[in-house]
Amino acid sequence: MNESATSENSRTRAPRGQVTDIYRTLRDRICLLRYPPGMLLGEHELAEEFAVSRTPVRQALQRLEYDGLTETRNGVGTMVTGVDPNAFRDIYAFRLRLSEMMGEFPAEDEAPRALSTILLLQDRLVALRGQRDMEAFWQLNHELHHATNRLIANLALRETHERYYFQASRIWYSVIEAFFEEQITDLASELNEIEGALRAGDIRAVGYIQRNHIAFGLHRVASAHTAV
Amino acid sequence: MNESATSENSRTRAPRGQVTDIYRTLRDRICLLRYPPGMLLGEHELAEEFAVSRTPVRQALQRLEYDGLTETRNGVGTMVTGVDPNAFRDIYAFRLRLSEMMGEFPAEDEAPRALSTILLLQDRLVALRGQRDMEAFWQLNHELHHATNRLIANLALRETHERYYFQASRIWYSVIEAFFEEQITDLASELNEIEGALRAGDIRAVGYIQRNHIAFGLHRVASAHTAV
DNA sequence: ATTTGCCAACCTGTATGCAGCTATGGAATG
DNA sequence: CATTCCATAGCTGCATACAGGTTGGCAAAT
Repeated sequence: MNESATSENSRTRAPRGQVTDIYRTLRDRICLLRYPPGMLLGEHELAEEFAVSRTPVRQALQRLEYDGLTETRNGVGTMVTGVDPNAFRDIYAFRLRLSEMMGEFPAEDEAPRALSTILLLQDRLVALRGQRDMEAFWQLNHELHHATNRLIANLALRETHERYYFQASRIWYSVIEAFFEEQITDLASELNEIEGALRAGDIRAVGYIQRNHIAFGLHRVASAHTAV
Repeated sequence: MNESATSENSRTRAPRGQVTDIYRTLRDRICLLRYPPGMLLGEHELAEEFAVSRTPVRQALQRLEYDGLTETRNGVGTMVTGVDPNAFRDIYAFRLRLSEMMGEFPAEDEAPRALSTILLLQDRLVALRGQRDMEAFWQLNHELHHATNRLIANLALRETHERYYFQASRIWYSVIEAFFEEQITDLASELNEIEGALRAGDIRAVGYIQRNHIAFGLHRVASAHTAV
């Protein structure tokens, strides 16, 4: 399982290679909670792992800090940021709006491609049932995000959509374990609904479907927090 | 005129000092078109100017590239990105939506502060009439942006609002010269309208006012492009 | 005169040494 | 035994040397 070989870039401008690979790898680890909030990352340690010097690692860490995923303090190290409940609420509220906005900038010609991806994901989700494989589930979500992201014709919205997907995902995954079956079922519904919308060529509907399922997830997280 | 001494940071997390100063300075120069699109920036040259080594300069340039304001190519240098008409249209369309969204997350307690800022800006705008001082005009817009930005209670929206303000501004300023008086008049109206909205405590109105004036600017730019 | 190939100057990407800062543990003192 | 101080190890921030890549110009051959 080569984790750095994630799918191709959805953004217009492709950043540099090596640093970007490290960046994506670390970002994914953070979002997967393999690097939990509060964990301290050492530049030397990472440099050793990736078989490079500290310089490219530092660049990747600086991007992560710019994304708000980490925080670097002089003399201490780079630590994964915690999940501030306020920021969490803000991000979710914002993502709801972004999804609603999606239909206003539909990339019609991407619909067939997205549809074929959805069909693939449906199969993979079926194969995933009962396995409780968090990372595979996450990877599936990740690809769903990419597929829907490509349906947005507006570059600015697309970038923002992506940016806050990653900010939200790691919060979201902290409560997956408690609701794994529900999440699977929910994702299956989402895929089915999106499939229908794509067959009808209704990209605006895709946005609303996504919005609703984000809201479902939000509700789930909220109830989990009040329960704890 | 110390240009690096721009107002305090509106974001929640304050990045490091030295690099951020360089970053802001360069960003402002790009947005002011003092560094026009296509201009090639050398790391060594900038390092000499800021009296630091290449390392912090590189960090700042990488942030700029991440913002989409520059593009660095190996063996060549860092060049200011051009204003792709498509990206321009996307950014503007997106900003309209963001401004409309502003009223949904009002920071009520910031209203008095914003009002006093607006009153200050009104005075300064009056003093600016007939001077045709682009940079002063830009600085004024910049502070207006900060004031309205603080009225947004949602951190994610606030960050995005800021991000695309800078992306849009440099495009916008390329056509100011042809419409300077109109822009002054327009800005005066905007300030007056915002003043009224703030006195009424209607932050949602502030968002719509901003949206409308963005649309005016967009129309102006569009007509300028068709004219040329 | 035109074209082609090469070389040298310059730029970014990377590695590494050094300085400054922080936290932790132990020793000394009350 | 508790507390305070300090030394030390380890980390990041910065500077710099070196490697790899690109471009433009000059020279040579056609």
